[in-house]
Amino acid sequence: MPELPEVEVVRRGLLNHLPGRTLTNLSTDGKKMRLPVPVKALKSLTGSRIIDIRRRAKYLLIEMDNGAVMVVHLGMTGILGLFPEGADIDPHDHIRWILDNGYELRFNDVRRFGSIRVVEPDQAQALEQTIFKANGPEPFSETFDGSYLYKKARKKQQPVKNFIMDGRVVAGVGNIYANESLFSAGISPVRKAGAISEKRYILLVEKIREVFTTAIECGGSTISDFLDASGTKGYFQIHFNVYGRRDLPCPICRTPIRHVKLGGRASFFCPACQR
DNA sequence: ATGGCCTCCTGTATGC
DNA sequence: TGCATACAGGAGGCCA
Repeated sequence: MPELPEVEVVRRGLLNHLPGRTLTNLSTDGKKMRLPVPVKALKSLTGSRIIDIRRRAKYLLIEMDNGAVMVVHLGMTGILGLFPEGADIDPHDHIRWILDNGYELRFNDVRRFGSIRVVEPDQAQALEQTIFKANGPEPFSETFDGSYLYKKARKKQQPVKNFIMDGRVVAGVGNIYANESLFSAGISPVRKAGAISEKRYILLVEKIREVFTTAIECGGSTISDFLDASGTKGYFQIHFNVYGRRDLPCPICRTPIRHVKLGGRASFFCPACQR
């Protein structure tokens, strides 16, 4: 489900409620997720207080007052949501943190492609060298610019869409926003990454940032099940120009939107506007 | 080294 | 209605 904008929307929602809260109890359902759920380490955090929530790529970093960090990935269908303590439990609520204010934080994930890790205090300063060692720059950082992308793309034969969805190249660009930003930049997703000019990569960087910014303002995109921390749907999907619009007219030139598979992922583009 | 394919899992939509 | 198949916001492992 979530790409960078959705994860950022969840982060901002949680920021309104979690910092200052103490974890008073923990409950897990024993289901295996993408990584084994570190129940013991999670339990050891009860009694600790949440001080901040950050984001790196599509990961949420929940920072505790003892220096530990919970690193959460929502996978395809993960939801971090706040509920009144004792609210009805969904079969896919895998982890519940009871808070000191009558609420609980729940990690719900139908497909269980999500994950959670606990980084102990002595390792918390080294995340960039450990968990995020292979991750590319944040799309809003200064190191991510047209010249960076252009240099990184030299000799690359793969389609540019696969290239920008590679987390080692840039963090946070998933299938929806790869499609949408390539449309906005007028670049065909099937073009080889190594065959695109620096000038066009400069434009693409602008468009990725623009699309992300608007999507965050819209509360993310809800295709079927994305909800923010308070259970609210996003509405960026009404602004989709190409994603999921196979055979529908291009919003610019009315040419039917083409649909192809790239790297096993649904890809949509206007054959007239995108070259 | 590069790039493409498969897998993890469940729910839903589509087709025969 | 029933069943089989395809597909879905991710990402890491494997293989040629």
